[in-house]
Amino acid sequence: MPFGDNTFKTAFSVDNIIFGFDKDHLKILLIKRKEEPFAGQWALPGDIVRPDEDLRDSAFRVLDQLTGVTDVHLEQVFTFGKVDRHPKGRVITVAYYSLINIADVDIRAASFAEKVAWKEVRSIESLAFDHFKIMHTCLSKLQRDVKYKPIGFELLPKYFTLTELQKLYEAVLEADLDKRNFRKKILKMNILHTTHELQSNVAHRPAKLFAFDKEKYEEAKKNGVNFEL
Amino acid sequence: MPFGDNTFKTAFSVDNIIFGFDKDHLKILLIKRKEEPFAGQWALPGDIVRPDEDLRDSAFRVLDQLTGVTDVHLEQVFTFGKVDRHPKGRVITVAYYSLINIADVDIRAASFAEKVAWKEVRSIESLAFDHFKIMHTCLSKLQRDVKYKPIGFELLPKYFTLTELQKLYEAVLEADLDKRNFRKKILKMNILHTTHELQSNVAHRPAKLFAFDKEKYEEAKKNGVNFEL
DNA sequence: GCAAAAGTGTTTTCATTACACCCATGT
DNA sequence: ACATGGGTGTAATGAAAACACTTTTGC
Repeated sequence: MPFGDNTFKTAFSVDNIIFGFDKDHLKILLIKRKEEPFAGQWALPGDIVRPDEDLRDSAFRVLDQLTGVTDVHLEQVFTFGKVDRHPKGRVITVAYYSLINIADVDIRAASFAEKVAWKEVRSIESLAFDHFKIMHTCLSKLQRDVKYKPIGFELLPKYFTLTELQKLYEAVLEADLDKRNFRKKILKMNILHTTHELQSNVAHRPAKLFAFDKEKYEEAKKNGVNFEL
Repeated sequence: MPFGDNTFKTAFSVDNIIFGFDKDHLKILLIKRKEEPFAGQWALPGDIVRPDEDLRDSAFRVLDQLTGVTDVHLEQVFTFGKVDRHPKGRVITVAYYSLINIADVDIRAASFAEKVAWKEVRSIESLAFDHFKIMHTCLSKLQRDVKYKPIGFELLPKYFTLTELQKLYEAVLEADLDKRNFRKKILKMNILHTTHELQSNVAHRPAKLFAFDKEKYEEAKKNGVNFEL
């Protein structure tokens, strides 16, 4: 394929929607831009893809620079390529989402931005560029993915109670779930490992602590897993 | 965002998986390349995205040049961005699939290629570049999408029998379906319009002809449609 | 002892599956 | 009359949904 004159006039970036979960709320990591365009506004973390770097690695790099996290689930969602989506030139961007446990990370602004912060997804009303639309596309994909993949693995601490897991699903799906039916289904999947530890220092009956069991999950996957709740 | 020196060293393309259905077989449109690299090999039709052209429009342009078809469903699938996927330089590509009725189009090689042809998906064993992998990614997406969207609309002629529709689903899903259950489910969705026409000149009891009813479908969609079969 | 969340089964409803014979046409 | 695909209903099974009370702890 002979490349014509125009071949290299388009720039190429990645943008990350980094999901976290905190008690009752689904959050994402945003940066406050320090340069024009959109200086001072909140935006998704992203960067130009380097010519010698695999696309997916660019997304990992952005994530790493911002959170120090490297070993997480990263999911490609959609590529946004309207001519006018970036006011300074033609930039096509690939959106990825990742899932991390907020407690595990120590966020840092790096060179990106004035500030970095976790924001509740439901409270976000606008973002720089077309990032609000990108966020929604990623949220929809997360809501679909959650039905086929065990997202709790990534968003919760190692040990958790069934109620915490239920709250996570409720936050992601924006729906109330029945406690008994939820427990029945999640336990029948046979992907949790029951520690025999209990919560302590809680002003109510202490809950059992569970952990995901990756081996059991891989086993279950062979027979087809379904997380519809 | 100040663009650095390397910003524009990456080229950007689209590749189309154009699905068609012919009696019993799911097919895709392939071109035979006339230039290096991979001259003489079969490949997916694609092209470089022009700097002044929306991403989606590039995919439509490729489709139009090859088939003359403009008004079809086009679905973005995945973006492939390995550094070494193209031997002549860095090219990131976005894969789209589209669904067309083979009988409607008159394929033409355009400037693309030496030849263009419909090939049975199941018979394809290799393609140029990473196109074989791209094809599989698109096929998987089609198999998922088919459960939520009425793909028959696009792949079949305007009037069709229920058996033809069933064969289409069987070809896409690579599965045998029960005739009675299939009919029960598809009719209960209430998205078909029963013409009272019958087949003619067939050496068996003539089948009723149906057509998709877009209005009924839009109506049904509000209450949630499910095409799982 | 009271507030707060944990934990636990049964019944009803609905969707999915499995399954076999008669019908209308062309040759 | 025979070959070919068209067309039809019912029973059994399994999954999903609805629903309320007792238990354990901290204060």
